[in-house]
Amino acid sequence: MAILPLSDARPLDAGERLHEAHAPGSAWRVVSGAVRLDTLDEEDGEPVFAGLAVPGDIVGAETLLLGQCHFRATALTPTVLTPWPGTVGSPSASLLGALARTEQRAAKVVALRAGQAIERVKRLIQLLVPENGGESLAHIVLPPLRDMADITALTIETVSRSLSGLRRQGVLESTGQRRGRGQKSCRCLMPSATPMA
Amino acid sequence: MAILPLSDARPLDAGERLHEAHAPGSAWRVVSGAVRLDTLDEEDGEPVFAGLAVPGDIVGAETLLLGQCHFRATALTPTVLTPWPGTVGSPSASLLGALARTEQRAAKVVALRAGQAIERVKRLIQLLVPENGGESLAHIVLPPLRDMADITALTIETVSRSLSGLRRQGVLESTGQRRGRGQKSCRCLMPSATPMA
DNA sequence: CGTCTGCTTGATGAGGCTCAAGATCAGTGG
DNA sequence: CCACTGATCTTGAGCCTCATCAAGCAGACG
Repeated sequence: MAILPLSDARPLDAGERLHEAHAPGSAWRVVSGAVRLDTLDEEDGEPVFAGLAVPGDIVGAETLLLGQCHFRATALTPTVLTPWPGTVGSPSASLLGALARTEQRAAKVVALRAGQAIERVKRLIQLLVPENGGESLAHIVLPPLRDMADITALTIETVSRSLSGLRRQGVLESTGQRRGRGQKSCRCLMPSATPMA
Repeated sequence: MAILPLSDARPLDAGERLHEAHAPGSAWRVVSGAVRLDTLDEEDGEPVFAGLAVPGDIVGAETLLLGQCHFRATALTPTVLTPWPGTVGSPSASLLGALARTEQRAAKVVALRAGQAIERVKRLIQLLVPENGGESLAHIVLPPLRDMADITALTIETVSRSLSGLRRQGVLESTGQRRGRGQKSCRCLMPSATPMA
């Protein structure tokens, strides 16, 4: 897992748009943070949650084929990207790896939409916790409730109640709990869902 | 869209297993029918619905990289497969196409798990309707309720009630309705969700 | 014919959606 | 500095959809 020099790194603020749907763009690999993908509803043009990219995942691979993005990509938390594909390794292996990764990520996202509300939210957070060598005391920045609701197919209210429940269970600790604008950071006492084996 | 000679075609009965998870296998392209993918739960080993492949989609691409399948693959309806990658076209373009397709399919599957029950079931059926040149009077074979329930994250009972509802609405007509074993075929008066643009 | 599997339908209750009100915080303009 | 606005989050009350449990039916199969 060679980390490329970060000279080309592109940082993104939480909520910042990487590219619009059906617009030109290029392909990136997520270095840190998380990105949500949306399709635009054919009828009303409303964005519909379509996928998630966490560190190691590729965003906008289809631009290499068509020169156009299928999805709208938005940073969920402060995020860092790097151009893709990198210059190392054979193109085929890199592509196959991206394909396999995409399938696995999609499976996790699908799983985020089944089961009880509190479990879904818990799994989502685990997906967002960076792996830090088995250490379970991770400090993470949570996405806005609106995004967590879209991802889990719950309502904002239910997500909020679930987070309260997780805090009550002790698997989540708020640090600098902020309503209003600003990031909601917290201390997470759950293991990472190990985004990539 | 060149149709390869079907000499290598592999037919699968409904319910037949293409390969197990974490077992050796090879990559296929779906020619007709539909395939469900499952991961095995880490704790109890129960299969968990993870993805769907419809005509044009690739199943088992990760075997080319790792020689091992991530997912269990089971035919939902009578299905025909052909080895992948074919001999035509450049490997990279073929791979990129598969990657883009996989992302789009995953987005549709994610969407199958949000909204009202009857709408979810309707969308699933539209995904399974082969495109036949805009003709809306398609004749299809429905998967078992158990599978439709797993895919939509509903229960068998709710799926059954939703199908009744769709029949009552007139968008679905049972032809040769069979309980017991055997396929449940029906006439579908809905447009295809055009699995591939 | 009995059994098994898969589908249908009904009754009931719980979990989550909806609507509503209030709290907290960033930014803005006076 | 402070009211004001707008955005995000929290919490409560009530209702509705869907999960659950249960019973029964239809066809396949031995």
